[in-house]
Amino acid sequence: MSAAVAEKVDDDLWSAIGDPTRRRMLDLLLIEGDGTATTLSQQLPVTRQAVAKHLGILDRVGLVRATPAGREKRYRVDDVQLAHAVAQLASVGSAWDARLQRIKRIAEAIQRTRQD
Amino acid sequence: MSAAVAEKVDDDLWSAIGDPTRRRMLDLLLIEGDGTATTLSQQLPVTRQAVAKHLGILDRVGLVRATPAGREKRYRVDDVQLAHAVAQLASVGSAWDARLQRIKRIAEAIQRTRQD
DNA sequence: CCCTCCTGCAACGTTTGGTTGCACATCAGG
DNA sequence: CCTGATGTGCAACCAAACGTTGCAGGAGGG
Repeated sequence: MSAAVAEKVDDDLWSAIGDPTRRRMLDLLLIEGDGTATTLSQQLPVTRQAVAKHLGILDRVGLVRATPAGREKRYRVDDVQLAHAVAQLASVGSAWDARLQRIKRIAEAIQRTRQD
Repeated sequence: MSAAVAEKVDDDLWSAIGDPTRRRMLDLLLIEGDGTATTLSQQLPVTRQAVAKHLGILDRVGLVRATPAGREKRYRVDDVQLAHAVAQLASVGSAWDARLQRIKRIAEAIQRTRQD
């Protein structure tokens, strides 16, 4: 709804998924079900510490959840929160899409007017 | 297609639309049709110079196009490139969405197995 | 007990978004 | 033509974020 843009996007969620490394991490976690800082860093072009920081950020915005298991700490994606993020992506995308469509319609209308 | 993730996302495009200020700028340009660094900065919480840098970035990835007009420089959104960006947003979103669906199905399957 | 593996913290470097300050170009009025 | 207002561009500087290295500490396996 909202005649305006509905750009009520959680900026924290956006910046969380805005980073390429974090997107890749979410991808890996979704593929493998879970993972630790160490296992993820082995499949990424960055160090374990960098991954650990990213996991901290993702955890703070609730996109992943930690589960201590012995000497390691397994992370899993929070389905609900990721679905929320996906919805926001779609929201911005469709808002822009709507504006593009509207511009196209106006352009076509002008074309028709010219041809009269 | 691609059993893998289809995560063939232009990282430049992503980081361009990843910044909140740049997203807001694209929104304003879409709403008003065009704008300059000065007019945009008046509607944003940052200075003209910051906006100018962002316009430079958006121009380099092709999301906007500059048109010198006298002493000012008007910027307009490139429809095709923005549509491309929207497509990539949708791409990542639907990839994650698909994985979430798949996980949900597996979870339900396990539930059923348990009940046997 | 010792060795290995995984985690956590701290210091440091580099890139990026933002600011201020100043010099240059263009349009309007006298 | 000259002056002033407005718009742009460049450079130096700050702060936050991403990434690194180095080291100390906790949990398992021989």
